[in-house]
Amino acid sequence: MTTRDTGTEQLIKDTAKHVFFKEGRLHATTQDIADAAGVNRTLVNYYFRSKDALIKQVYEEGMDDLDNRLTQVMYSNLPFREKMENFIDLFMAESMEYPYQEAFLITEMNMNSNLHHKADMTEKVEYLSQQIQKEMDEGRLEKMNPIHFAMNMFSMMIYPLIMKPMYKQFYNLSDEEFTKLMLERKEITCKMLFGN
Amino acid sequence: MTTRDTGTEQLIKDTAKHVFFKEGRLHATTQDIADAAGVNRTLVNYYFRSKDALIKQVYEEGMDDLDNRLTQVMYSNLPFREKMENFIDLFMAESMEYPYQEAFLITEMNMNSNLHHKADMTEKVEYLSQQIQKEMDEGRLEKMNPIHFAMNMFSMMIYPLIMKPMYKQFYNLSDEEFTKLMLERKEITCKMLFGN
DNA sequence: TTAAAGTTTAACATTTTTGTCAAACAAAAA
DNA sequence: TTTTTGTTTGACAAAAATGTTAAACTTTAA
Repeated sequence: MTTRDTGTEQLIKDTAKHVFFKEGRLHATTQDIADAAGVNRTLVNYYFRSKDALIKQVYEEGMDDLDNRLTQVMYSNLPFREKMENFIDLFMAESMEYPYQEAFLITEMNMNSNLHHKADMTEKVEYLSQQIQKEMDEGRLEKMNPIHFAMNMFSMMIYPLIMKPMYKQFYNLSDEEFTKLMLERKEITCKMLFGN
Repeated sequence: MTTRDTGTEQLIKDTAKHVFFKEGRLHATTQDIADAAGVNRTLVNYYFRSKDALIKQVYEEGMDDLDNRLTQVMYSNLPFREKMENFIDLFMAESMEYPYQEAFLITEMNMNSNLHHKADMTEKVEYLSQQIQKEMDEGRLEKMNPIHFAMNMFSMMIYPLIMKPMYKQFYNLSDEEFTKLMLERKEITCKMLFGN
């Protein structure tokens, strides 16, 4: 069957990502998604067969996207610090668009540890660790297990975005004020990681 | 009706927290919770009337707990750094027990922004900001918007715990290795915050 | 020991969510 | 234009999740 491509399949998938990754409504129904997309719910089944299948696709593409972002930066030929600055720029831009992407992936792993196949990032992750280790060996970074450097970086970039509703409430912030703070964090994160 | 206190009500609530806060199964059903507690599902309705009511209680107690942890530390009479060291100890211990507590709260806020009453932490949060500001004014901390200091601290403590399934997969870690890393993070977090 | 009152259970009812199918519709090809 | 084929829709069916009730059970106190 040769498809006619009305864009509906993509629209549904994009809307699902919007609902899950951007709005953080992690237990949205297919009806919620169809409504948000402005299409008949049946189309979810027509294009994806089942809700699980849609979720699975969203999950895998979320994982692939994560993988790609890592790859894209890891293998560039820049000095480590610039490389990380680029990475933080790129990653924070995407995370501001889709703050709940990683949270969605984790929730899925926690709910359906069976359904999803494990991503093998060993090689990539090891390469990153080696680069971090080298910086430490050569005295440009505080010595510690390289995994902590990575954890620190991801934590400082993503967590405040996930916690947005709480920070807004506790600190009485408008959306604009919050966004401004997040933009400041690119530099702050970098400074923290490299000790200025 | 004078209650006989078989401990069942508490058991259900505790189990709900276990499932939501510890296992991160954010869309568990009442049946899931009843099974985990080893009780008949009907008891959820007997003691809590509805699933929503149970969720609401879990949410409010989660918020209260967060509030208490903040209070407990904010108003002690220690030098700022020691105060923060205590806080990190306390907070990380609880977060290792219940890594998804804040994620649950946020997801609830995103799903039912109406259902839950807003917590007013303004006073507490302002007091914390003032203390941070003072440290900056007196040159013991890098100058920045105090909210960033708080964000950095919470991020570095909590986010790696939430991402445990991913870190375990990417870095091929056992539970024991992961726990060891998390314990190391108490000191690392502190060092990062205070620039050693 | 028996009556009263709270607790637990199983069967049933309702609601919500998901899935299926045939008919209506729209676009491309014959 | 008509036919073909893929798309969309609404009605219906099935499954999953939640809620209700009456009866069984347990504990306490009369």
